[in-house]
Amino acid sequence: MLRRKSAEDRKTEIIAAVLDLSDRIGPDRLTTNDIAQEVGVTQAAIFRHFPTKAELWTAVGDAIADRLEVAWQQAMDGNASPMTRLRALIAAQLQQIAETPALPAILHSRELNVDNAALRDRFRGVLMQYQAHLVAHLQAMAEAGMMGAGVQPKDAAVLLTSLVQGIAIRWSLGSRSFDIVPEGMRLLEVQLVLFACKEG
Amino acid sequence: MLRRKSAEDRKTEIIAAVLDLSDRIGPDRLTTNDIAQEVGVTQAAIFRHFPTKAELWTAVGDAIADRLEVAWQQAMDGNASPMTRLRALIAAQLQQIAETPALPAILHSRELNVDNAALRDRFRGVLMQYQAHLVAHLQAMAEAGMMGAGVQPKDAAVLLTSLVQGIAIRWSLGSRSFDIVPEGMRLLEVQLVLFACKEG
DNA sequence: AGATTATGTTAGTGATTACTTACTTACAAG
DNA sequence: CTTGTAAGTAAGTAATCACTAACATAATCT
Repeated sequence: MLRRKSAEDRKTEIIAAVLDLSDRIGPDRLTTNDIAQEVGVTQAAIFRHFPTKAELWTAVGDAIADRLEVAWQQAMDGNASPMTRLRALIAAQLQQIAETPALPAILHSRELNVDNAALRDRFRGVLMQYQAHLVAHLQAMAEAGMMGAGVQPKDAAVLLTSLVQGIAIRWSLGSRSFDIVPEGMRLLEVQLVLFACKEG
Repeated sequence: MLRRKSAEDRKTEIIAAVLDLSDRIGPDRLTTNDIAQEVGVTQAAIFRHFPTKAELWTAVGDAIADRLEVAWQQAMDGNASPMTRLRALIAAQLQQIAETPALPAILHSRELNVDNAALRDRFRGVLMQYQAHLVAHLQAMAEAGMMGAGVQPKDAAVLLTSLVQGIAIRWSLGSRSFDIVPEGMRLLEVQLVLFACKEG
């Protein structure tokens, strides 16, 4: 006999399966049957917990967004200076991508970009929030005289988020043949040295 | 009566339709029926020109790769100094994304990256070629004393490709509410000024 | 002008999709 | 122990998918 789980546990299980399968099968090709097989229930059981596939995706998006926000908060809480906080924010983001490799693929999925406006807005808001965190810390660094005159905090933040996204894509396309966190942190140090430059 | 076209013209038309629809519908959910309607023929006519959908995608991938290579070559032919060539290479890439907005999505689609191994390798080679162009020009700039000591040409090239990809994602998620080419070139100048910094 | 060929259509195929309906049973509360 | 409910299943649904076979005609060649 199949052991039954609470709706909350099963929902968490389904969302985890979607994240896992999005990486292996692709977010846009993922079917409810694939999900059911991965979880170990019948396909109809999926719809007991999520009325439509779109709402399942929204729940997945929420889960990702929540996870990211928690990671950022922890990164900022555990560090004192603006610069170490900035480093921790980048490290946290890289770590999240390493733990959820489907993230870049979901970011480019049709589900997010075409079908599900709510999901897209949620992701855009979350990414803008991250950018705002970066800008705030870069601003603090500038006020402490740790930044050169060659770059505005806002532009620096864009360069840093691009750095993370670019590395994530390279990592993904290259079959994850390198360790994303240390490689990302190495390039971050390169960029931070450039930011500190005071030459006109 | 429907006017018939040569197989070559029709193939070009079909490939153009795939590129257009990949942006609106998404590469992984695009159906042969969608393509046929866009072109203005019946669905069966698609299979007169391409035996399978996979081979259609191979043709689309070839067309994209050719287009990119031509754009890069033109960018490098029409400019004298390493720095203006570098600028032209970045501008060309941004221009290609602006003209074919589905490019990032196709580049990360399951169709090209999972189903079609040969094509995936071709794309990876093409992107590595781009990176090699960037490294070569940055190397030339370094030898001309135009680069600071704080960054290696290889790392600088990664930062620049990340810049392009990061802007592309921001442009895509933000519903293309800004002009990608000038915004990208503006940030490129910021990064180039940082590269030139000679302070340790 | 007549024959050939290549580009097209009509009308299907079985497989798969998201989702539904009607029924069943594990489990916790009283 | 009984019972109501929530978590499950079996067996469908219509729609859509890539693809095919048989037939039609526009374009081209001789």
